[in-house]
Amino acid sequence: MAVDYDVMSARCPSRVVLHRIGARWTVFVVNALEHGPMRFTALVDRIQGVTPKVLTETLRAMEEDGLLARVEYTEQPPRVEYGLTDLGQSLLVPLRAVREWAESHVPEILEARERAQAARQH
Amino acid sequence: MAVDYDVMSARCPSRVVLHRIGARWTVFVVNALEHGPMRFTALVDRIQGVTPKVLTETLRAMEEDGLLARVEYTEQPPRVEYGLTDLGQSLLVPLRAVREWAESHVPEILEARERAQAARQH
DNA sequence: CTGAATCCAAACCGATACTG
DNA sequence: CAGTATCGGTTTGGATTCAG
Repeated sequence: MAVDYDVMSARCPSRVVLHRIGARWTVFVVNALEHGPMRFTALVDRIQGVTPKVLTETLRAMEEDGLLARVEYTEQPPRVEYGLTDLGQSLLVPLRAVREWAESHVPEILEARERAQAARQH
Repeated sequence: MAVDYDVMSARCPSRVVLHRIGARWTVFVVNALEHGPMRFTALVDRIQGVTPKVLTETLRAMEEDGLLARVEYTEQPPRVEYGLTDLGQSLLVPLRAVREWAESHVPEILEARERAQAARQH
C-alpha cells in the first residue's frame, strides 16, 4: 500500500481533508450519529452548545464531502434525517477513539494545566 | 469503567480538551514527533506551511496541557528539543489513525465534492 | 420542524520584520 | 538557532429573528 498523500505537504489534498475533519463540530456530529440517523432537532439537543446556524453549516460541509446523507421524508409533518454514509462510518472509527481519549484523559490534562499555572506564579 | 465525562455536555471539561486537540496544528505536531524529539526549526520544516509564530503558540499550549516536553540543552550553540510525553504518546495513537484516514480517503472525498459541485450546476 | 438571514464579536491565522 | 513583536485580514461562532 503506497502512501500517495502526505499531510505534512502544504499543498497536498489530504491537508484540506484533515482540516475539514478538524473543523470545530465535525467530531461531535460523527460521534452523535454513531448509533444511526438523527433528526436536525435531535442533533441540536444532543450536541449541547451548538447553534442551528453552525450545525447547518457543518452538516452541509459534511454532506458535500460524502460523509453523511440527508434524507427527506415527505410526510405530514415533514421530517429530515441525517445519517453517516459508509465513508462517514469509516471515519467514525478514528474519531470515536479521539473522543474516548479526550473523555478519559481529562484529569491528567487538568492537572498539567494546574502545574503550569503554579509554575507561572514564580 | 464508568464514563465520568461526556463531550456532548456543553460545560464538560472534556469539551475543552477536545477543542485543544482539534486546534489547527496539534494533530500535525503530534504526528511529526512520532519518531522522537525534534528541534524547533526541524518542526517548521517538516510541517510545511506553519509559521514560527503559530507553531510557537501550538507548542506552548501543548506543553501546558502536558502533551509535550521542552528540553533546553545548554550547549554552544544553544539547542531546544520538543518531544512527546507519555500522555502525548497515548494521544499519538488515535491521532495517527486520523491522519492515516485523511491520507487514505482523499480520492473518495474529492469525488464526493465533484459530484456535489456537478449537482449544483442544475 | 428545519432551517435561512442578519449582524456582531472574537478567534484565528499568515506575513513580515526583528532580537538575543 | 529559537523564537518575539506587530499588524491586519479572514474565518468562525454566537445571538437573534424570521419563514416555509
